Amino acid sequence: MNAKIQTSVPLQIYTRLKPSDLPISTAELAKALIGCTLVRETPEGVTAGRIVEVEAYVPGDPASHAFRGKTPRTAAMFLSPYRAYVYLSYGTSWCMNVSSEPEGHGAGVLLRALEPLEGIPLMQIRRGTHTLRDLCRGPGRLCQAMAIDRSLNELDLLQQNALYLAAPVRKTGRVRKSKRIGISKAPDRLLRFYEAENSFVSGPRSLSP
DNA sequence: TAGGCGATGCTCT
DNA sequence: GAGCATCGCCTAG
Repeated sequence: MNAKIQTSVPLQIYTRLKPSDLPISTAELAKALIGCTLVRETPEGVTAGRIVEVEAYVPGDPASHAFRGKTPRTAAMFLSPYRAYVYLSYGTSWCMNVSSEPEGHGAGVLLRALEPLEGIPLMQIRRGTHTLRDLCRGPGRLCQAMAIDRSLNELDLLQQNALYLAAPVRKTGRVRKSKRIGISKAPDRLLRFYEAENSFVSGPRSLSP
């Protein structure tokens, strides 16, 4: 294997998103995030990927962790917009949301899949696989590949260097919506958004309405 | 490639 | 103690 040398600075210049680039509305933010770049900088190197699949968990949504009110775990969902909400799912996998409503409202956008852009050898080491398609396909895999864990909970995704959102690196394809994956409450709401015909999208494609 | 299934351990009631 | 916004492995087509 001819692994590339990792650097601690991005190989590509990413244009950070500003608050004025993004809507403050959960479903609108979910759509807007498709095609944007998520960048992670660690001492081991930089990893980055295009966001290709998300799910919106809107205020008053029974499927949302915030539905029952603020708890120590879900506090990040109640912060100002564009903060990271990182939680452990099924005791095995970290999952990451972006807070999406004004402070105190409790909502978020779950990142479900990325298309790897940079730091692929590092992602392969973290994931223990060389299969490109499986590096960031699924919310738990995405967090493992990007080294996202609870230490990044409540991080401001527009202000910090460790993890931040950046502008798309290329034109975003058609965005489609469908039912959300793996939930038992409000399963019929069309709040999953993904880039059509992108092979890095997770879940069954038959969920499309 | 798609679908089924069991392991997993944290969170909340 | 029950539920769960998942994953990896296995099998079938």
